[in-house]
Amino acid sequence: MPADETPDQVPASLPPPANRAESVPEPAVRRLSLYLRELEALLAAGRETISSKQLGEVLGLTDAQVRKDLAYFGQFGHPGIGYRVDELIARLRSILGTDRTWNVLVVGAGHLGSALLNYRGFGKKGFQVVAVFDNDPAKIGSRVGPEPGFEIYPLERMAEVVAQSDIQIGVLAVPAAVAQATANALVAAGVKAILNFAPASLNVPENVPVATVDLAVHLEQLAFRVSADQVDASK
Amino acid sequence: MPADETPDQVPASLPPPANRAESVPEPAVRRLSLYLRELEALLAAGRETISSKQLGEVLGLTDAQVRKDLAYFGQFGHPGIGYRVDELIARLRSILGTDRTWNVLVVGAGHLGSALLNYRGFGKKGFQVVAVFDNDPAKIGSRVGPEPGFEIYPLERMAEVVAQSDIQIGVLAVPAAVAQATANALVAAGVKAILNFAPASLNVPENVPVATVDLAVHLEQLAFRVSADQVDASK
DNA sequence: GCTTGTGAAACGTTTCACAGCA
DNA sequence: TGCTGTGAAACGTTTCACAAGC
Repeated sequence: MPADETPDQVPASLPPPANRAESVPEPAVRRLSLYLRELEALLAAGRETISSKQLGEVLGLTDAQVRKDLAYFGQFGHPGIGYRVDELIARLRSILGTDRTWNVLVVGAGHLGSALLNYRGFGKKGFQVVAVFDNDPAKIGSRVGPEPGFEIYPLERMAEVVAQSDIQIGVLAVPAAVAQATANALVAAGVKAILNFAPASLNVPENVPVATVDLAVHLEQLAFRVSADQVDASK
Repeated sequence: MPADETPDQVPASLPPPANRAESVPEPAVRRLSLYLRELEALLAAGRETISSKQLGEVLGLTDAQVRKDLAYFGQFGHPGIGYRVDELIARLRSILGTDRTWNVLVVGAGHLGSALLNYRGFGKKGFQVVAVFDNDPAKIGSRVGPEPGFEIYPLERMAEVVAQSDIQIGVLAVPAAVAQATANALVAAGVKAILNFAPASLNVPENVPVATVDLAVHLEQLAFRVSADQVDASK
């Protein structure tokens, strides 16, 4: 950013700097969420400012990386001071899009689906589960989750409920064998993004982002690293 | 890897090619798990061979990337044919270290911990939950998980059980507020790696690998991408 | 003093393109 | 022909190092 007559103070409204995803490295976007999580913990602890060095330290990153990541989206820091915790939280939420509430549905009212419903903590992050679906006739109509619970709907009602409740994100908590078919149903129903807990890769239109969380994959990565360590230790 | 008088059939013992983690890109190791998952699905479907192009396609990768990733660990392919599915599965399991069983403990017998215990599917992947811990006195001694269930132990017994049952991996399913303290207890008990479901970064010795799965982080990434898409669409 | 923001250099990863082989 | 394995080129990300500001 050369001679661009940079304004001295932070402008009142958000995006004079590019808020565009364009040309921002994907790893940087992933770290934004980690910064936000850490900053929220700092805010709760009463911390008012933090430097890129300190923020990087708790996350195992360099100070330069923290600054670069944030600089992709604007100038949020104060030289000599660091970053104001509350200000940076607001900026990150705005960038990530979690300064508003996202309505979420869960498909699959099994063990994992129920656990997700019982997890408080999404709410604070801007995500609200508003409906639950399952294809098991024995479950339809019964209730799951914290009192008063959610009524379990059949998959057939998905499109209707998505439109009515303005649902943007679908959480897939179904067996791998039906994951693709269920993903198709989510897309057809108008869901804009999918968080997939089934151990399967999904084929969806490219404008529908998918995040797959496969517990076995994570365990395998740990196994690999422990095995490698043991080889290293024996040298 | 030039004139290395490559044997035609799989050698009886494992590592003529380097099994070392050294100099293998981390992203490549992550993809190994995805290849394995896909290959296991292919095997179940009766598929006998697959080319790097076909394997890449289902995962959204190029053929060259698939070949390069695998070539870091040896020459597993057959020119003109592709890769034999059963053979490559065996190789990947050996590389990842999941050709043996890993004993796993779960800390936190809440909603998520219980859901994990009820999840069949780890077993096939080489991971076996063998013990459950919680610090809630009301839960100690009761049983959770599929019949006959696991007796819930107090955290104090962790070191003893880890040694006795040869546990290598600990799964952290506790609230963020006690995640660090619980991680410390896991490390002190001799656990070699941690799968962390608490939304918090953990500070552990660097020889203890940690994989953190934070659902809110994944949802935020989806929110970001959906927001970016909407900006794109309006141009 | 300390800290940010940022070009440029260093490093790492992916893709290309082709020799070699079935 | 079809496919792997692999150097080399292209591309992307991180780190360095420093001018500018508090």
